[in-house]
Amino acid sequence: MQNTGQYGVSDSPQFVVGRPPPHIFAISHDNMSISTSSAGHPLPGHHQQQHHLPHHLQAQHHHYGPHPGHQPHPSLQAHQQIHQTQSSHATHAPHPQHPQFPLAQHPQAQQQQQQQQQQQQPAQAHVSSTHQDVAQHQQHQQAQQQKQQQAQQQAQQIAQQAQQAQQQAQQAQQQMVQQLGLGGPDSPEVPSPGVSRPSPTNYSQQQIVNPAQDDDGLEEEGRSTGGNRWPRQETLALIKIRSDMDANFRDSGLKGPLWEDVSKKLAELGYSRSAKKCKEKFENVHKYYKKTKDGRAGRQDGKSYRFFSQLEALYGGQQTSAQLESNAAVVAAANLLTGSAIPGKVVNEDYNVSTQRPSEVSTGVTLSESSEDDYDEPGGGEADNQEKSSKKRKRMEGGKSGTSKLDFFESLMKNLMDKQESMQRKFLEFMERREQDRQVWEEAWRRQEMTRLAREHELRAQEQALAATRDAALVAFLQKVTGQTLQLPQFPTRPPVVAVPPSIDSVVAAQKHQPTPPPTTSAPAVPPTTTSQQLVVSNVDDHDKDSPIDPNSKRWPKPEVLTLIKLRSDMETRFQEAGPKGPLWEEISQGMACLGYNRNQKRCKEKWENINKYFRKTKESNKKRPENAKTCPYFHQLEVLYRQGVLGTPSNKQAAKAADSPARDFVDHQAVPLAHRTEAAAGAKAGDSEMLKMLPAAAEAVQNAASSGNGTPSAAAHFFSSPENGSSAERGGPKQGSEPSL
DNA sequence: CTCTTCACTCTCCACAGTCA
DNA sequence: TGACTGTGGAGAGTGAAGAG
Repeated sequence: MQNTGQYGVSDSPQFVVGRPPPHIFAISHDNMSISTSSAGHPLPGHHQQQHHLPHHLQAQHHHYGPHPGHQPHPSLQAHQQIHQTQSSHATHAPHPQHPQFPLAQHPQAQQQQQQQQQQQQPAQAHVSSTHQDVAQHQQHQQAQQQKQQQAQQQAQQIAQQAQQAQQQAQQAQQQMVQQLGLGGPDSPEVPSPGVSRPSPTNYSQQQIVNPAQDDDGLEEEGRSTGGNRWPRQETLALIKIRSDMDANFRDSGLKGPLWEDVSKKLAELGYSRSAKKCKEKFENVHKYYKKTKDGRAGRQDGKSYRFFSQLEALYGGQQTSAQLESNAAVVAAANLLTGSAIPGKVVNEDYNVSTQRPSEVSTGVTLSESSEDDYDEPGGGEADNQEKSSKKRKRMEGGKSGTSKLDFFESLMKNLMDKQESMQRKFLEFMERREQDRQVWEEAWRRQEMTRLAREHELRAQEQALAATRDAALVAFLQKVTGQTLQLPQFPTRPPVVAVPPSIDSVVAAQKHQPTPPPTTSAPAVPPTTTSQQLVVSNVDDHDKDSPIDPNSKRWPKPEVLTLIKLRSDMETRFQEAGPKGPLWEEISQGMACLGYNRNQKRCKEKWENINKYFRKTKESNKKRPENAKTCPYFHQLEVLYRQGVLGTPSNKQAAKAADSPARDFVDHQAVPLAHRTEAAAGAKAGDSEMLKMLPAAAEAVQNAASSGNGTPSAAAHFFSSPENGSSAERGGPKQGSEPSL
């Protein structure tokens, strides 16, 4: 194809002016043929030049076509037949997997086309010719240019093909609308206009930005070679979208569909990323944010992380004015990306299509003669360009046979421009409306969010009150049973002890039986290992350090797991007895609740099974666990318990065997409490060891109190003093059998 | 060289299904 | 009913590689 005197109209959704998009409908003056050019086109010239580009730039060109995985919108499929005809004479072969670029055609345009086809029957065959045919035909026409009749035919053909070009331009615009999310909810995988949207700041960057276009393709192939990087704008858009949906993410258990939404919204902004990628990217960004915030990254303050303010706004809770400002910047960026710039504003030519005015499109059209050279310029070489230019000039001169043709053509183009202009205007109006809708929606969301925050605050206050009551009750209980007066350490603010406030029942029960819970201040401080109160507080500190504020976290904090292990192992004998286990787990659940952990019996059971399962699995696979392993901190505890024979169910025996430790005769684990637990603690991390030290003591204190018969039938006391409880506890005394020594 | 990002693995949780 | 297994999602940790 000779790209001469192009009156190019982009058929790609990108309508970028500064540099013509790869798909240009080139209408040459001399041969009156219409063709599409593409940077990725396998024409020698293009190919050569393309090879001068860095590989990622070349990759980008390939993406100007439809996305490989794209399925045309249903509404478009109906028109594919017509387009097939168009694409058949396009010089640029579409993507191999998409021989038919799914462009919609307006019914009116179809009608016009049909009429023209009826009138221009002779030209019809020419229209359906292949590119080579076209080239040959062009030569033939050049040879016989003086023949008036053929010239007439050619003119008519031009008219027809210009019409087609116009239709295609319209289709492109429709497609663009779709790509920006206006095409209906069921347009899933938007054809990637180069996966990522060009940076609004500079179109020339568009040439180099988007290394990520092959994302979907590469994704399944494993690690890419670095071409999947997220441009800043894209990351900002992701953060913005994710932030907007934060409430949903917090409320929803399953995140998958939400990430699908994020992906779709990103696609509306022109970025094509899978849900998985969005999730992964956000997780990574979040991780890095946390890292920088904790000062683990190189920079001391962590504040210089470029997305810090956005993430701080999301996670920090409080937005400083600067953060608001930057958020506004994000919003502005997103607005720009959605093409919602102020209508009528002449947007920088470097910017993308959505804000581009028709005149600019026409600029692109009229300037396309030179712009293609510009487009090829990156590695094109001067010689090539000069040669081309001279060829173009020659052809132009040869084509000057009739100014009437030019006039005719110009009028055609004028028509085209007018239509484009009106369409563009409509499009801008549509975008404007959409932006207004969005703003209204955002405002509503903001209000909703404020309400939610207020409600949360209220709940927190309630929770704190409850916790305080419970603490007081516990303290009073412990004071009563130990006969000592406890001095609780003062904590400036009460951290969220557990994900959910303790069950009202337990608190009420505690209150009922502990009518006088005044915290005394005169008594000597009790050693830190003697109260469950401190145990819980300690847990909180530990947990808090690990996971800052996550009231919805489903994860079991380390101390909670250890508590469960303690409670469950205490009841081992009862679990060995025949009978339903439900009540036992219920008791464990109650015991957990007493210590501030709100887990129902099902969760307790499940967790117990899981940790044992994983413990056995690890043991069986003979994996070496580092002593200071950060994960599975309960391993040491479990191992010790198995070694001591405290845990002895059939499966546990397997585990004990796997643990390669001789099973000892089972004695109530209270008989070996402190020594073994200290042993366990020795193997555990420092934090755990403290925890382990505190745990049995606290539990024992409660148990002792319960068994002392001091009339303390709180939930905790009830649990621990249960006559069937095989885990009777007495301080310092060995146990015989599993009978409680009440 | 440091910072940042990507992508992978590991661990944990929760649910469903099967079997005794 | 309880024990066990399989599976998928979520989140954390981490090494490698890109970017500056």
